[in-house]
Amino acid sequence: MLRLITKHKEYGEFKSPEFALRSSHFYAAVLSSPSEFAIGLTISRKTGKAHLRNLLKRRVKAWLRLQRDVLPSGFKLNLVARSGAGELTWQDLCQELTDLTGQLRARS
RNA sequence: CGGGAAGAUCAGAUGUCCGCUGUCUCCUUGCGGGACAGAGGAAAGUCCGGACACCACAGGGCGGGAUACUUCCUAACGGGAAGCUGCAGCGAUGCAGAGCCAGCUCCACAGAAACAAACCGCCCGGCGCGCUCCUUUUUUCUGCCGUUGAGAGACCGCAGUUUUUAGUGUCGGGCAAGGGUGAAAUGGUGGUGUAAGAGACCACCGGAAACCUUGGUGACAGGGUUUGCCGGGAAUGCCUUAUCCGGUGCAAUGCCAAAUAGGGAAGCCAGGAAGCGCUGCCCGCGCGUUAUGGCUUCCGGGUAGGCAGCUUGAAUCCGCCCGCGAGGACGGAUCCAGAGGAAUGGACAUCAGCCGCCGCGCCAGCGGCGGACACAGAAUCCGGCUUACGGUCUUCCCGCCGG
RNA sequence: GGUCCAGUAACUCAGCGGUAGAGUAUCUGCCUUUUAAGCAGAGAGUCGUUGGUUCGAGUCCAACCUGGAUCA
Repeated sequence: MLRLITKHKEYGEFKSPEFALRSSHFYAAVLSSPSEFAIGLTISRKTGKAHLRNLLKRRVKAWLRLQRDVLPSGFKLNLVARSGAGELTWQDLCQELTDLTGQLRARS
């Protein structure tokens, strides 16, 4: 099942990840976690101004909602936005996130 | 039509599907259904001012900070309105604003001097050197002509002769007109005057100050009289004068409060030594004080976490009255985000607007295609300022063309 | 969210309103068999940006930009 990480302490676990995934605009630190798919978002000020950061967060959440039935289970990950991620269009964002989950599914 | 100036206003709309936050409500109480509401003009920068909260505080002074034409508005302001003066602009308009007649300080380079000054210069005097020629004037003498007179002589003219002055250097003094320096050098023009000069004096012009007067609440403006009063700049240099200001900020502050580890109290148990009793002594037992340790209970501080503060307010809209205006008074209506790793997104369609490109048309315009549709995301709340930015409308100014 | 600093040469910093400086680094000579050290010299600045005050701003004033620190 899908779960968003909203507690400060839980983000501390990502300081020593099991493995990491990279794409051109994102970085994901991954831990294994049985029978759930937990995701946290980290979007720093370098990504863009406040309205761009909010837009990116909402779009990632919307994408997760659309894909909730086909997400792989057994992972806990922190998705970090890199510079330039705020300027992505909706179509490019979907493509990149789908590629990332493809990498994740190959690991499991 | 083109180029400007000032102000006001909007920040796409509608529908369908999936999804988020809050409040209310319904029942089959479960991560249920329904209704309603859900970012901005700047939410930004955090540059000012308040509300509110806690801390400090007799009163006053010094120190520190802020502000600075006038009158007003306001809870308050460094904000705003209406004016005044100066500057810029052909103009609509815009920008600036206490005081260098309290004192101190600074003004590079250049220049004599940024002060009460003198380099060149103009003038006077002393001393030294020099003194060619011409002209003019005055004086002395001589000659000639003329006039007058009896004469001596006097007068006029011409010629000659002699002396002095006019040059330069230096010293002392006077002057501030001219030259030159600079961003800036002591009001301007003409005259009188003087050795040369100078508002030293005079006329006119330009300012300034004092007094009187008219208008204005006032800044100030107009008029008149008098005074030669007329020497820069910098207070966004120190400063002076006037007014205002205690500090910290919702991560303020208050309440509830887990686990773990500390603190305090009580009880029980263990436990070493002093004392008392049984008993005069020893052992033993009991009572009992007190280090220490353990357990239980209670209290207090307090962390994670939760709740309050948290959105009804100098509020918004409408009407009417007062005021040139900023704004104020009254009446009515409305409740309009309250999140807390932080809520507004995604997909599709239609219409409107804007922008870009292409095609047609003499122009106005018409058609098609495309567009993360400008800047940008509330975090205690208000009043401003500043900065970013897409349109629309109104009023005004200038230029050109046509009637 | 609040508060407070800083910005000058490639780097670290000075700078009394009057011609922008020091050390390190770089480059070029000299020295040395060569390098290092040493000696001599050179180049390199929109003083974060834009306005204002001033005759004249790195400096004074205002607005903005970019970094950083701090408060649980």
